[in-house]
Amino acid sequence: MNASSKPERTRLSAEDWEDAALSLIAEQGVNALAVEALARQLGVTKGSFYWHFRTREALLQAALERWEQYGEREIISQIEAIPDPRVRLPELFRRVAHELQPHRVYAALLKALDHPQVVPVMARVSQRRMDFLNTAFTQAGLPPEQALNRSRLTYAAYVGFLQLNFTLGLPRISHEEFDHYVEHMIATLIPH
Amino acid sequence: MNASSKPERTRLSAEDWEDAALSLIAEQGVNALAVEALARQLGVTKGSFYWHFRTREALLQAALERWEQYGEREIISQIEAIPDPRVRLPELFRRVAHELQPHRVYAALLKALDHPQVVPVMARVSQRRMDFLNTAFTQAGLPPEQALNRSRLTYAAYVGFLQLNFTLGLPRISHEEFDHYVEHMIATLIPH
DNA sequence: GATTAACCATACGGATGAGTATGGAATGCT
DNA sequence: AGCATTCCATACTCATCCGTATGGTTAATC
Repeated sequence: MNASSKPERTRLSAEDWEDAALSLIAEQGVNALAVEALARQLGVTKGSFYWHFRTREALLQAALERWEQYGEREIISQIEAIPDPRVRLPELFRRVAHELQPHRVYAALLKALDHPQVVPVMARVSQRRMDFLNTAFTQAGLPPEQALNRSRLTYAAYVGFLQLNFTLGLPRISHEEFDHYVEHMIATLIPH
Repeated sequence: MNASSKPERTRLSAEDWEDAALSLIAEQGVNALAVEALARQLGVTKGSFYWHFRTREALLQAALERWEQYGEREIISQIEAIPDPRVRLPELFRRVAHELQPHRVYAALLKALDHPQVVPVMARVSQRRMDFLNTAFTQAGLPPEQALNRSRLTYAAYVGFLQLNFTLGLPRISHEEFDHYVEHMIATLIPH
């Protein structure tokens, strides 16, 4: 087990630093993003970092933009193909529920909403996802205002569950219970 | 406009420091809780602080416990008196929705869930509130498992909305729209 | 009104982490 | 091979913030 997950002794690029930053953010939050700590984790020193980036702020910015772009071509683009919204929505719920790994960064950024650099990124990402929900609910037959409120409610439930169960570890729930919870969400939030 | 909200030049007590700490947490988060900054805001120096508290950690602990105890005798104890759960639940929703001021600390602590001192407090508070919801949903006629899941869903929606609208400022919503959203929540989440 | 205890100011030490300066090692190009 | 460019190490400076030491000031008490 080496210091990093990539034990190759090759030289580093800016993208390597961005990826390392994102994984560190996912594990320990934005506050823990220190250049010396990152350097140790990558097996180098600060001298390397300040060649690739002008400042710590620049790294965070680059990492956030990288994450935002990567998030674009994720679940949504695959799910968008399903024509029937009453099939698409439950499928979305179940997929999201069982792929909690990519949501670790989102959960970490949720705890860094006091940081000025994080806010606009999270605002864009969240808005896009809520727009996606909104069109789905509208296509499912909900009138415009109800669809808007339902998408807000749904996304709030997602965000809240992330915070409660993911970060706080509450409620202590089993896999089976979790599946039942997801089905309960589907039954409650999706019109039938 | 003085440095603090209390321009009296009287001497300080430990409780004054705890209150100041809580208001600073509400405004700038737990990370911003620095003793020198607090001292400046109170118009004194560190010398005062370290007479009342052994360490910064101790202040945070005391402030958190103070907040937790204060939260006990809040909305819940007043709402608990309403016997009919189908009246109690909507009333709870509306009350909580229009008293967002006391929730600022909760929203700030939600962003500090990586802090070891914050986690147990938030776990206790959140668990108590979910228990309250659970008994209400049970009394409203939901079978045990559904009531449990519904209370989880409801509380997650609350937490998520706090993060999205309160901290992130998304969606940009008017008072009227907000009222409609609350009514939509009531109609969707409370059995009828 | 003098003494004691409660409260606060000033001045330090030490740790941490961002950013700079500069020289050295590795790699690509010719 | 020789050279320039890219990448990294070492050794600093500087600012911030926690905590300590110590002496001074205010308020209570007899």
